[in-house]
Amino acid sequence: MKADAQALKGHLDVLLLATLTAGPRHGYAIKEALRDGSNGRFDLPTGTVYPALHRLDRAGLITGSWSVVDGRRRRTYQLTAAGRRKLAGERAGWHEFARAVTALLEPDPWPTTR
Amino acid sequence: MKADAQALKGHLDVLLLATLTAGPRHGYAIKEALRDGSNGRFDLPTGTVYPALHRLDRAGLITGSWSVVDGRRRRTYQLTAAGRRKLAGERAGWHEFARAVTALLEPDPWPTTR
DNA sequence: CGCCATAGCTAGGATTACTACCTATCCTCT
DNA sequence: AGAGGATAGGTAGTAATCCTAGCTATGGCG
Repeated sequence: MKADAQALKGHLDVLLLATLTAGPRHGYAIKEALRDGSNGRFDLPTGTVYPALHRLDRAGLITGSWSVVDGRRRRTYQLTAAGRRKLAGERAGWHEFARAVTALLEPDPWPTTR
Repeated sequence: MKADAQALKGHLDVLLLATLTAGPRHGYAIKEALRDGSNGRFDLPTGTVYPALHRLDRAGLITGSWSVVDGRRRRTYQLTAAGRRKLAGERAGWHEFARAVTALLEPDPWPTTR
């Protein structure tokens, strides 16, 4: 049944953008930063990360540039101005969302059944 | 573009289960409880709520029983034992998830770019 | 009477994250 | 020397989820 496969549930984009706040990174490094920064919780397959980065690129939130390091080709991404704005908004949105969900999950925010 | 349409991002099931902790409710009342309990943030279309309830029913997490009140047919749902267990687990899962995401969104959890 | 709230439902589309697979280089261990 | 792992990039196809848009029907209010 694979119930909890979808671990990120729509919040991947914010996290990817957030990894780039400290400076440009290439795709694989982004994947590692996410894994290490979450104590292994968000250890995403490349089949999740790369398409997501392409999506953000197409959306104009990040820009990628190719280079070759140690014989391996790399695509280094950095935030655009739009990406930075988006991140700020999503960050705020996340806090509101999290607050709302947490409140609803408390033992008894629910009025008695009518 | 309809960017932020998917408001719930995979956490609908927990919330639906949570609305039933206070006792059985019929579908429409569940929808209302979610809307009112979130200050209108989670005002979901019925096309989201009903299929989700059917899903939870098929999964054995809730059970529904028909009745007629004031000439209107109602389907009243209540948590099963499995549903209660699931809710407890998801509740814990949410807190871990939220903590991880929040931590990653802080200004600088990211080590300097290599 | 018309309209809204209540109460239930479905079909189809868009998006998302996943599995599973592929190429290629460099490094380490046997 | 060869095998395998880590690094680095990618795609195709699938499952799941939430949405839009539409439908039926009753009761009550202006």
